[in-house]
Amino acid sequence: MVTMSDVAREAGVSVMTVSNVLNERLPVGAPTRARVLAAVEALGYEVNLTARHLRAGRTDTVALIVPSFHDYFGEVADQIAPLVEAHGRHLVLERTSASAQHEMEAVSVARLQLYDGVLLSVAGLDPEQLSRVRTSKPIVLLGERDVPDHFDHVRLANEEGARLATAHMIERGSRRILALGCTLDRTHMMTSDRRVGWEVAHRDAGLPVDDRYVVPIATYSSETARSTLLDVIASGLPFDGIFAATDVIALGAVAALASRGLRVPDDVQLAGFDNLEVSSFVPPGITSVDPNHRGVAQHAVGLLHRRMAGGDGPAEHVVAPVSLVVRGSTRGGR
Amino acid sequence: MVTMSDVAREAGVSVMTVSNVLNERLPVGAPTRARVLAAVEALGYEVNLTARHLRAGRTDTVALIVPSFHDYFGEVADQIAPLVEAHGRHLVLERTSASAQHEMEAVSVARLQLYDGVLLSVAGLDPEQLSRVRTSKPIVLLGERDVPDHFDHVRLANEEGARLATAHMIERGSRRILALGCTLDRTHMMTSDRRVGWEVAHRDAGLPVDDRYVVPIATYSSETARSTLLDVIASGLPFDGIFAATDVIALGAVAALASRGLRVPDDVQLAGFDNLEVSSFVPPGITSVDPNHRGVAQHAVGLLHRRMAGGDGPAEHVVAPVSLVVRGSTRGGR
DNA sequence: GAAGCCCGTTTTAACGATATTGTCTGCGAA
DNA sequence: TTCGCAGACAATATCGTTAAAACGGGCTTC
Repeated sequence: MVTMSDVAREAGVSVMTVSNVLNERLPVGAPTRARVLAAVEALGYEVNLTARHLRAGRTDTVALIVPSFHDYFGEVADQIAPLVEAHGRHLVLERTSASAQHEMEAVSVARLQLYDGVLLSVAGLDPEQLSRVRTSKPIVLLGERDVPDHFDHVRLANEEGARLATAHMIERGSRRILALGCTLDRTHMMTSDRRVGWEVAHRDAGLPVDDRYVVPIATYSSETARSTLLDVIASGLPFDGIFAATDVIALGAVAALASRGLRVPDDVQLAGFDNLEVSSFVPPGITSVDPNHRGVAQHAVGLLHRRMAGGDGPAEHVVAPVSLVVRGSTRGGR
Repeated sequence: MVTMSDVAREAGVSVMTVSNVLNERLPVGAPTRARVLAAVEALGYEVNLTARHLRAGRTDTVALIVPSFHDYFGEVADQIAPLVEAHGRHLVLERTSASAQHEMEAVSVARLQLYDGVLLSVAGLDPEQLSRVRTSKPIVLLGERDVPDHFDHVRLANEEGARLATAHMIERGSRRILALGCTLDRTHMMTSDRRVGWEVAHRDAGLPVDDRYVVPIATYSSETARSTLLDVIASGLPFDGIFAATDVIALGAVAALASRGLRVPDDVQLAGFDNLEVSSFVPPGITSVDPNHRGVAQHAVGLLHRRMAGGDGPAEHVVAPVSLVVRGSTRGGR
């Protein structure tokens, strides 16, 4: 490996002069500078980022830590990357498999040292565990779980989104709307917040709230959603609308409905959450709550950037606004 | 920051003893060992990975460098992660936006130092550029572009997959099959290899090959595919089957067909490539070539692991076999 | 009883960069 | 002539760790 001192020897100068030429810290005389650059070129020298990091304490790298790489998180990551790069830093992704243990390791003191800042998409850790994190580097949390107050946090307007979607279907005639993939518990998590929105929409419309219509699912996959919905259909519970907690779930619902000959939106209206790219292409187009990836990304990176620049104000808790994208799966959509 | 020498002082031993306790290199006496561990606990010491890396020349980290984080690459990444972790290493993802420049930077000497090995999904670099890469660390290439012989490389059986899909539709009655998203040129890239498979299937069946049925698209998005197919329909070119170069394209095709009232598979059979998860849920289920993510991941990680372990045999060029998953979008599927 | 050896531990020397301080030269002002 | 000062470069210490060699005391071995 070619080191700075190789270059220095080749150019007949000291290592610091090489460093000064390359980093433009202290001024270097033109002839010396030229010799150094020539030597760099001749030897093909490139800086050792690890050594720089050890000495300078800066990596120019930000980590985005997500439960998995696909679907929602992949899309968010693609939004975040250019924003981080706009600040002259690199973005790397790490994966936790949504396990609390992996998330804890990812924000351990040891791993945090590798980055100037971290965006952590919380899936497994509860507030109590999070409060035990020794936060030696700027961390901004993403996601729909509750987090301790002292963390910067960006989350979606889950309740409002679910309310919008449900109210829309009520307005378009649905009276028995399943909350597929939602949960009844009161922990502030994505699935319960969205259920609350579903509930609020019912109350607002003066409709009764029937807990039998809240249908949790075991895992958040399309396949589980499909089979769960088939069970509901088989049970004979009458319904004419489905609010799916995520578009992945909505997709499973689409498959289940189609296989039972139920027409969307004529027999059953359907709305999802996440506005995945596929949702606009699956006939008849799935009405979905747009989570505003760009906005989330901008808020998150903005907060992180402020911290990395040394900002030390109180932690901010951003609730990113969402909007409803109406498509053919609800009546009146195209 | 708590360092090893802080721990050493606390425990009344030298730093090397601390290191030996923590890394279990040289044996340490039980009482000393206990004192060290107590000190580690008391001070909350965690190793500085950067310093370790600088000294030991090992990061225990593998990078997967992809054009973008979503869809195909996100799914592959999720397959690769556990395999890398099984070898006791971490996986991180980086993104290149499919730009040749970013790909080149990602495998620069400087950046390669940060990892023990790299999996590079080639999208922007041509063989000539790749041959200029100074390969200071093990690199395994992924993807459908041609690459220089001296690189380990894992690619899909693109031609065979396209042939399978097309032959299947021919067998089930289609006679005029669009090759949507394929290209006519002869560079060995994904889009041309898949077109060749489409062509071979026609020849095998004794059907004429009509270049008008090869329909390239400007960008590989569902939206572009949708509008391109609408143009084809408007042009009046008669067709009764579509081989879509990717499932993302197939998805756009589904939307276009639906919006024109064309029924799948009755009026038009449709087959895609990639077997994305969504493809099994979009009614009536999209027949697709399964790219065998698991197999690709296993081959790639296997090759990389061998190199990282010091293996120095000749470069291997693996063509991972693919298979056809028949669904409702072709006749006879369910 | 000298030589060798084992064990547990310390000492020394890197790894490759950067921050800080120091040295030398040349030039202008007093 | 002397002093001061700035500019250009060099020397040295340092970041936190690990590899390798040195050490020293007790024990075996002949």
